[in-house]
Amino acid sequence: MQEEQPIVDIALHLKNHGIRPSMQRMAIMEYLMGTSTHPSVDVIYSHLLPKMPTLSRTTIYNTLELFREKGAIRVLNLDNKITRYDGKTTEHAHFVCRRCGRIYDVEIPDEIYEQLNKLPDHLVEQTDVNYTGVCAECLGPNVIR
Amino acid sequence: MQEEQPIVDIALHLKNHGIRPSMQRMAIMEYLMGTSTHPSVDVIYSHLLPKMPTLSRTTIYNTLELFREKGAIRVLNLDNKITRYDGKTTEHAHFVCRRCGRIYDVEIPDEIYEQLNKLPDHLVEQTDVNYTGVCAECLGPNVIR
DNA sequence: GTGCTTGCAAATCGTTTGCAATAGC
DNA sequence: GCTATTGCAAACGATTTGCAAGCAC
Repeated sequence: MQEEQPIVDIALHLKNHGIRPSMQRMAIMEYLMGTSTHPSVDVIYSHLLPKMPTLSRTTIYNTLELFREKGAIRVLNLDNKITRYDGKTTEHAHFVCRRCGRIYDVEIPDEIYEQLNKLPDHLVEQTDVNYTGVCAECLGPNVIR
Repeated sequence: MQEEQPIVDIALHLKNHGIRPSMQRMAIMEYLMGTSTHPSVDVIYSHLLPKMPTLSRTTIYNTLELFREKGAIRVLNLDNKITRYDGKTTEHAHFVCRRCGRIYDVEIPDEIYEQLNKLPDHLVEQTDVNYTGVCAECLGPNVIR
């Protein structure tokens, strides 16, 4: 279920983004890369606290901001309440299920992104595609769609 | 510059969405429909206060939530700090200029939305496309792009 | 009068900030 | 030792909530 990433790879991954590794930074990045739940600061905190009892939320905020600056993570603006974080930096969209609240990755063909990014006169640096609706699981197996 | 909408049209517009008109509701909707700046609650408040000195932020929050429920406005999740509101409910994208901070409407061809909305097994209810970058005005007239 | 609407004041809560303690070279 | 990192505690600020006053049919 939870992919075990060798610690050394995480350290290398951070270095490749110009980030000096530390226990906290590696733990946070390891969690982000091993999950696809797009966790919030609080979820990250609760998940890591048992193994790092002295961890503070401030460190998580600091670290995530550093990761964002360095382009090592993506920050999700899906509602205006809770910021969520994504360890997957390759281009993909997000689907928010209003029934179960889960956030799913959605792969979109490259050519659609190419079309989207053809904005005359603008310098496009990031393109976010966010869906809202009801996911396959919540629609159930017997629903005719 | 600022389009003057006849009050009667605003009242009708609200009724068409199942919203009972009131002075406050009409003023808020009139402002939202007459601007393309995607204002926040505070901007709406500051704009309307001179004409409605007893207006409260709470009423604006209540009203915008009502509008959202009834599908009369769109709520923008562009950063996780400030919620912005859009009186234009037809399908269009948003461009956030990180230089000037302005948010521009971007028209996207229907066929791209059609392609985007073809998500197998999912019930797609809303599709948000948000760009971040630098806008034409901030790039300047002499920039070779 | 009854139910909807408004708005004041206080509470809430995710996030930020100031600053002191700690760790790593 | 010096700089970067961590983390506690307090501050901040957008939004929500409780509730009483006002309005409309």
